[in-house]
Amino acid sequence: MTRRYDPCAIEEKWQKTWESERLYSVREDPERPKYYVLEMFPYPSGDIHMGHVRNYTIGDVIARYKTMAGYEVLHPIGWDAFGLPAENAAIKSGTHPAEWTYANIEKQRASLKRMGFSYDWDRTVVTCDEEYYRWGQWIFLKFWERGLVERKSSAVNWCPSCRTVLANEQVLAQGECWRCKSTVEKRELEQWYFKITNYADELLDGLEALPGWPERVKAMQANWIGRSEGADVDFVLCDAEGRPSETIITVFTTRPDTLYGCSFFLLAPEHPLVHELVHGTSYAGPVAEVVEAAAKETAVERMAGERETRGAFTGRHVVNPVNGEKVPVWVADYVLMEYGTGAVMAVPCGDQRDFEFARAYGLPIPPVVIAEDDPALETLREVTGRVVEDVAWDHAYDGPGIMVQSGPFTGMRTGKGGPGVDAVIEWLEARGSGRSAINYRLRDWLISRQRYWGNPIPVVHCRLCGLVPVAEADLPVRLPRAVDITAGETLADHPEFYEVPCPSCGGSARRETDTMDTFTCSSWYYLRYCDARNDSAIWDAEKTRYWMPVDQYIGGIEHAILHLLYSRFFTRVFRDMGLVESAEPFTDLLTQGMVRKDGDVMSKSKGNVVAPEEMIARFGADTLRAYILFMAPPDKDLEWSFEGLEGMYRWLGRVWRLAVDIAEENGCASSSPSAGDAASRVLYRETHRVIGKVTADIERFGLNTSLAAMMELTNAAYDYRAGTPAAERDHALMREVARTLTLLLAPYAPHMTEELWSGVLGQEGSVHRQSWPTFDEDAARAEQVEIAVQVNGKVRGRITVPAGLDENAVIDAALEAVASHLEGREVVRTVVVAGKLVSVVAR
RNA sequence: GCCCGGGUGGCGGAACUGGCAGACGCGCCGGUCUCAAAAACCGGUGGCCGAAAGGCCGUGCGGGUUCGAUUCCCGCCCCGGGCACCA
Repeated sequence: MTRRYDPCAIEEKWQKTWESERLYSVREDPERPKYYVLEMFPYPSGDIHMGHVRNYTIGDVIARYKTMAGYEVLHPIGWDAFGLPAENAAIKSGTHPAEWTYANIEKQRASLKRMGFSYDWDRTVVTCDEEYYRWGQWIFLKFWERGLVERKSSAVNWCPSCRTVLANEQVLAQGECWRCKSTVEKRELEQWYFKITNYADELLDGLEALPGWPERVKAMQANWIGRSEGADVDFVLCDAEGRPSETIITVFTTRPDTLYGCSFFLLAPEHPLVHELVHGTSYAGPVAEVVEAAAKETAVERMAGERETRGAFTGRHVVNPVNGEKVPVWVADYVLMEYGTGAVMAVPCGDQRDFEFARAYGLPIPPVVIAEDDPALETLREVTGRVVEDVAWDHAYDGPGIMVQSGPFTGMRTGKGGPGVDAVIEWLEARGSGRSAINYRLRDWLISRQRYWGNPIPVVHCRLCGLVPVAEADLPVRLPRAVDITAGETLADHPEFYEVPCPSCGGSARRETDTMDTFTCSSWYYLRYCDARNDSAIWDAEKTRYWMPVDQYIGGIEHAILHLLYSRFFTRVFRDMGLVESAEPFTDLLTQGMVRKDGDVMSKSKGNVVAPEEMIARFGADTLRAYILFMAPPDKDLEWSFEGLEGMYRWLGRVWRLAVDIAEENGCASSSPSAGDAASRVLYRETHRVIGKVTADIERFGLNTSLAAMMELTNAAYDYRAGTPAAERDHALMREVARTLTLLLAPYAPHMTEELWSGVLGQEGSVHRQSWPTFDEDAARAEQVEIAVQVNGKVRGRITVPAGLDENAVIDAALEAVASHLEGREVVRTVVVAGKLVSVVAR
């Protein structure tokens, strides 16, 4: 037993012991409550970095704590192993993506073990393993059966650098590819989709059932789904002579109550009717200019803020269903084909964009909703027909107000979601020219990728039978190894892969050569952990019933709308299939902050990376673990500090020496007159106060403050030892302090505490199999309390009184303590906060 | 423009539902031990005034509620993030 804390001498020894004893293997135990703690699994691009260390340490502390607190804890790990980085790395180094991927997995596995994480390694999943991805294909087939798979042609995001399409969620705000940051292009392509929009409502409403998720993540998801409620309104198109035709153009609007203010009508430049409307007319030229200019514009330019809107008249009109008025149809480049119907009713008095367009092209701006304090209201209040064609305003008004010039609705109170909205919808519905409707910003999830290193889509294209899914019995469609991606090959270059007989008619057919988005692999891995080695089913529903949902999920905020939304979608589909019970996969979510250095996120390109392995080599995994938890609350960014790491090493050394000293002194015969003296009572109380504080702090993720509390206990023990001669110390108490501190610290510094437990303190079994210390509230209660005394809001004195002293006695003592401040004044009032302070109001 | 965070000593950060602002750590200063250093241990450390006792100021800014506000309310400023011609 050395007096010096030497992590190198103990950490790897215990890691081997834990592994050979399978200390962290778990099984369903219906007798005990379960707890499922999960950290987002890593992508195997190189070795683990500080972000992983932080993520996994947080999870490991929770897992170990919950185990000690009596739960059966599922704490698994795996790898998100398909994807582009492997291909890019393979091209660069001339290897195969599989080789690169598996080599990195081994490297990371060793590093995770070196950190001492308590994973159940028997449940590991690797998404590029055939035994895993075959179930991903199975999911595809099940989604197909449920009508959740669609192949359609549409304008999609194309990354020229990654040479593949991307989902909307994978395009950043600036129109950049989420992986390589190249500018994304729009292309019209036929692709595979998962119909996540079928679940748009559920996914939005379900957020309310997630109180354990950060507001910010829920807000981002709600924003992304973007539900808006309103109405679809049918406008009848007039022919070139101005007579109503058979063609109806429907628009979506959130403000049907402003229909009377519609003075023109807009089509997106990409709208399929545009060409037909102007073909062969004098309007064709100017309209074509607008259409072509819009087509040339990139997403970046489109989003670049201040731009001039362009538009052109088509020469045609539509009929406004509420008043039969004919309004001109224009093409305008601020109308998006992707949202709503690609056609918009323009109400310039109520919409700023329409307002600006009207001013630019000299179109009328009749007012239909007026604020109650607007003087114009007086003259228009009773007018049902239109007498004012233009407003004197300098901007549109979209606030609440009174409807004017609005036929039978004139005089009605209205606004967004106001009574006027419902009244107009009702009116439209009664006449069959409109109906209430909901629109979403969320698009279906584009899942096909024109890349090799992914899960093959299990479908065959047959000229006769069309799209034919591969039979379940024929799964998996194996990803062939012999594809030379360094030569730019994909599956489409390998006839031996794609030339297959049609599963339906047996004729010659072509296998789909696209692979699935990696996010399809990560959308269900947490379910597979529940039954990772099952080779006859995706999982046994009994097992997911026991473990699911994940009680605590921990990972980066960058997945707020990608992985976290997709997983919620998958889980809801599985629920509908009867494969799981809960509709939500993750009960509580913690989004951990980033690890920074010199103000920037650690990254290779910034050159400010601190490698975990180097820190482990110098200070040990326990120091690194405790340090990274101590420096900031888990959800906040953390600024790396080498001095801070050294400080943590010093404290662990202090705890170590304390335990060693106590163990050595234990043999000394205690003269024991001290038992029960003031100093021991203080230390005993402090021990219990800290047990309570650490427990409460872990429960609310205050991992930094829980360590601070343990430091306070350490300091108290040193104070006691400094103030009490060895012969007079209460050795039983000292031993209790050492034992308690070891148990409390076990989740944070698992190796050191294991060594202290059995090696130094001579206890039986693994410290990680012990029960969490019980907090005795009575034991923590102080005998004497210090009370602050305020006079008119300022602290003017302090008194120390026995806890629980009668209130009047406390006031007397308090008044005496601040007597000098009360001279010549009259005490008007006293407020007592039990055990904390007395506030005296004097005049 | 809309929606989320955040602003506290030299630094990282504490302060539970309105109750002693600055726990804990880093850094810095001083001391003990030592030939010396390191390590370790002990003490100090928000600012200003003061020899001290003590006083005044202090949680981005300005108001308000309250015996009492880092915490609640109103109005701003700054920083970070998300969304954005979404009809």
